[in-house]
Amino acid sequence: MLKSISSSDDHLISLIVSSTGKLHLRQIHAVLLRTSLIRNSDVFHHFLSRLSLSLIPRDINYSCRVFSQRSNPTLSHSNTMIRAFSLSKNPIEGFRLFRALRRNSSLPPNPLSSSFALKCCIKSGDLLGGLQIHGKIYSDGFLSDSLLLTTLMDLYSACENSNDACKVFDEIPQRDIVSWNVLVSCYLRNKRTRDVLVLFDKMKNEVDDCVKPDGVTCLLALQACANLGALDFGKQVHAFIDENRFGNALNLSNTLVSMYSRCGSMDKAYEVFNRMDERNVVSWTAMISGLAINGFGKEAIEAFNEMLKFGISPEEQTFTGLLSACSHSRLVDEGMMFFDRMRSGEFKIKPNLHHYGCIVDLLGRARQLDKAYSLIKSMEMKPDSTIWRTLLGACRVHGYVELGERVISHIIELKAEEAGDYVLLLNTYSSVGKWEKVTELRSLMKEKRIQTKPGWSAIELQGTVHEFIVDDVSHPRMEEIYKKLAEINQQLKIAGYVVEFTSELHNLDSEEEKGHALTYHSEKLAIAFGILVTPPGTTIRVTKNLRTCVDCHNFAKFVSDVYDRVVIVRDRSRFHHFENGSCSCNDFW
DNA sequence: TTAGGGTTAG
Repeated sequence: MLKSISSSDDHLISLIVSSTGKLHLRQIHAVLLRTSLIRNSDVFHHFLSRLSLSLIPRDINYSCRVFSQRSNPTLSHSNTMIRAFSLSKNPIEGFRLFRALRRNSSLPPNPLSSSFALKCCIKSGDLLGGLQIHGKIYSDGFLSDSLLLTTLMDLYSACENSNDACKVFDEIPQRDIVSWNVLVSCYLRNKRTRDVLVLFDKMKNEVDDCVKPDGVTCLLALQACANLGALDFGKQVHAFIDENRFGNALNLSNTLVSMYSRCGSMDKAYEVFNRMDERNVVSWTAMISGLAINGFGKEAIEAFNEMLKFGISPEEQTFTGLLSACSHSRLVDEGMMFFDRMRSGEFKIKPNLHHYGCIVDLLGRARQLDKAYSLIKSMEMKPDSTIWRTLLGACRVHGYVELGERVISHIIELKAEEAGDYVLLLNTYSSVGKWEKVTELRSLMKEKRIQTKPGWSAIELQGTVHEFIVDDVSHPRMEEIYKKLAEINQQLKIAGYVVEFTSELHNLDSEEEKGHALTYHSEKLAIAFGILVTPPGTTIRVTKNLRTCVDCHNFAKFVSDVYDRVVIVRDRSRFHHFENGSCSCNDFW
């Protein structure tokens, strides 16, 4: 085929554009050199462009060699090279090339160069470089270029500066659906989850077709719903997807599976999963991870085995889901077996921090804390604070004081300590009655001015999310809620519920104060509100930012029995399904 | 000489 290359450039270019794989590109390169067609600017441009788009990142060297052999690169050649760097593992080089281009007055960069250079800054997290480009956009008079401004928005979004991203959005002269989607993705990335939902609604009700949500908008909105646990809103997005026939896209179906399972609705997740015409490794991983966080460990393992039967190879993330399923359901032997299989010749996957985290959690729950500690010590990469924190949690549960002290020193060493870590250590001390240590640590916390992160709980009713914090008085129906809570407390006491003072949470100064705060933890307010406003028998779904404390866990158990309700609480790491006075989880031994 | 470029699943 290559021999048939004639002097017809069109034919040649279409051949280049459709070429795939390194071998194929090398063959083409050889022919281009032999025939001197490489000198043709257009041919060269397309060849370089193909190289940078189709080769894996580390082969940037090939593109570099080809580029450096060109004696008089045009602007479009340089732009292609900047793009190649932006896709590579060395994006800083792309920014350098852009600056070199600026210094060379014969080839002033155009908006496209700035756009690719911004991509480089986004990839390397270089806000300073991005700011320089922003300044030049003003001086170069590129402010009317909507596409360039959209990339600029993405820079601020990636650098956690959503306010400036919004300012740029306001300046875009012609906003299309992509600019709107970048705004949505900015909110999502910067944890402005509620803004995503508000914006989605706004876009849905817009008459202008350029603003109507497309598949990407829906994808982002579904992720926001998953983060918030906003099941009703997620269902609305699902309905919108069906109405607009985006439904068959694999990425949307996969996100729906993930959204439903992360909102605690496995029935709906299965429904979507079973209806899919085509499933890839992402679909199976979403299902396995969903089963894992909902505490269905055995089912997750079954799904994994079924996936293998379909001939689909697991990836890193699949094992993260599978191992976390084992740890949440305390399937210690199975978890260790899968960890070994993952590393063996069968799958040849090198464990990452997430995998180690799952195994540390698994061993921690099985009271094998020394083994967990040695595993962390044996890791080839540096342990992060989350790994240590997992072990610290296990120390708290099993009352391992000395190990707990050692672990927190590692966290402090990483300069990553959070208030919650001190609270865990505090609770470790108090669980074994080391009161003098408790006092000592409390004064240290005061000295260091450590403030605990306020806990919040959210409950969604007909698409509106109601949020509560500890001792919240801001809700318009607060009086009724507190009255209801008092009534619930009374009912539960009759059934045998006792407030637990000694364990969990918050660096409060006196037992008295502690008991008070326990009575009004945010999840209790949310549950009371749920009972107040929903008809009997309705499932109550609460999402919480921290881990549920033992007392609230008990409270929910009693509520599910006394009020005959299914209560589903999603805390920081998993779901608790309360029914008939018991919980599906193994978290509180 | 022109076109090229921005968002996106586990």
